[in-house]
Amino acid sequence: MTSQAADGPETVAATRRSKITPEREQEFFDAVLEQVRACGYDSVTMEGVAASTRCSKATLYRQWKTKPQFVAAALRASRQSRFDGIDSGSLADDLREAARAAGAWSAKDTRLFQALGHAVMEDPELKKALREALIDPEIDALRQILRRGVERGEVAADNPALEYIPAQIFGVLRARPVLEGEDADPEYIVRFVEAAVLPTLGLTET
Amino acid sequence: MTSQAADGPETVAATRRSKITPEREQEFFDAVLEQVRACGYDSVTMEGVAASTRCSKATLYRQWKTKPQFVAAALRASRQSRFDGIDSGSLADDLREAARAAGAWSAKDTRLFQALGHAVMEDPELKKALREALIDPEIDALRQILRRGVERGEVAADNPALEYIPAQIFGVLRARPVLEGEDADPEYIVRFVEAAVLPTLGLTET
DNA sequence: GCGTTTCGGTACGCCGACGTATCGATGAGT
DNA sequence: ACTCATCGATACGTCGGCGTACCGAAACGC
Repeated sequence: MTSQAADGPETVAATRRSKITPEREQEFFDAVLEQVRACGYDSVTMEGVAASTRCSKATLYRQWKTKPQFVAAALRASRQSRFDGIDSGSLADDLREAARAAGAWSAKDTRLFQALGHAVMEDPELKKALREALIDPEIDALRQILRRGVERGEVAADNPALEYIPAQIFGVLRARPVLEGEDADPEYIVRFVEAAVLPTLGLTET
Repeated sequence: MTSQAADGPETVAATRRSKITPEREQEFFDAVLEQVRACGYDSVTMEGVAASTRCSKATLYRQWKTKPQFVAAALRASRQSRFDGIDSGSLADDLREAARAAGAWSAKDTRLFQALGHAVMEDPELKKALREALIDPEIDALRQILRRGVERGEVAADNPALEYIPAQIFGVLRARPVLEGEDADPEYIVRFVEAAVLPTLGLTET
C-alpha cells in the first residue's frame, strides 16, 4: 500500500528525511579520502573529518556505523574508471591515451593506495571497496583495450607479453614514486608505454 | 689503561654487558618483522613481540627507545641484496637469475612493503630504513647488471627501455598480488622478464 | 505555524597501546 | 664465591581515538 512514491531517492522509506544532501555527503567523502592520502588510514580520525567539514562527529556516526565502513563508503563513491571512452581504433593510440589518463590520476591514486595498504589487511570490506574503486575498473578497461586490439588483428592473441601489460602499467605507476621519489606523471608513463610496452607487441613506430 | 680488551664485540664499553646475544637480537628482529607482515605496522604491539619471543617488554625498551626505532633497527638488520653474485657474463641470463631471486623473496618483501606503506609517511627514519633494506640494494644491483650488459655491448646504451627496467620489475613484483591475488613466484617473474623485458632489449631467444 | 526529526557541539566512558617503574631472579665478571 | 647489572614479569600512569549520550537549535512535513 501507498506504493505511489513519486521519485524520491528511496522508493519506500516513508519517514526517511536526512538533511545530508548528496553534495554534502560527497564533501564528507572527499574530506576523509584527503585525510587518508595525507596521513594514512590509521591516523585519520572521525573527529578530524568532522572538524574539516564543520559537522559533528555524531552526524558521521548517524550515517555510518564505524570508521572502516565510512571509509569504504567513500571509496565506493569515488569509483570511476579513468579509461572510459578510450577507443580510437588504434591499439597503440589507445594505450597511449590510457597511459595519459592513468598518469593524470597517478599521484592521488598512488597515495590512496599506499595509505590503505595495511588497513585492507584487517577489514575485508575495505579491501573489496578499494579493489572496486581503484583497481578493477581500470584493469578491466585496459583488458578491453587489449582485446579490441587483438580482435582487430593488431597483435597476435598468443603474444606472451599481453598478459603482463596490466600488471606492468599498474606496477610502474606505483613503483616510480618509491624508486625515484616523484609521481608517475603522464609524460613518464606515456614514454614508458612507448619505450617498453609497444615494442613487445610489435607496435613499433615508423 | 686496561686497554687490552681481547676481542669483545665492543672494543671499549667497559662495563657494558648486555645479555642479549646477537642471535637473540635477531630473534627479536625476526619476530617483529613477522608481525608487521602479518598484521601491519600499527597493529604490531611491543607486548605482542615480547610475548612471541618470551622476553619482557621492558627488555625491548632497554635496547630501543621507541617502537619505530625498534622496527627501523629490525629493517636495517635484514638488509641484504637478493642479487649478490649474479654475473654470468650474459645479460639475459643475469636478468633471468635476478628475476628468480626476486621472485623467491617476493612474498615476504611485498607483504613487508605493503604493511609499512603508510607508516613511513610519518617516520622519516622508518622510511629511510625501508629504502635501505628493501629497495636500494636491489635497484642498485639491477642497475649494475644492466650497466655490465651495456658495457659488453649486448644492448645499446641509449635503448629507451633501459631506464624503466628496475621500475618494471619492482612494479610487477608488487602488482601481481594486488591484481591476481597470488604472489609473484619465480616462475611468473622469469616468464615476465622473458616475455616483456628481454624483447625490448633486443635479446630475443633463438 | 507546530511538532518532530535531525543537525552541530560537547562531554563522557571505554579500551588498547605506549612507555615507565618496581621487584625478585639470574647470570656474567673478578 | 661475591657482586651487581641485566633479565623476565607485571603493575601502573598516560594518552588518544572510537563510539555513545545528551543538549539546544534549526529545518522539514503537514
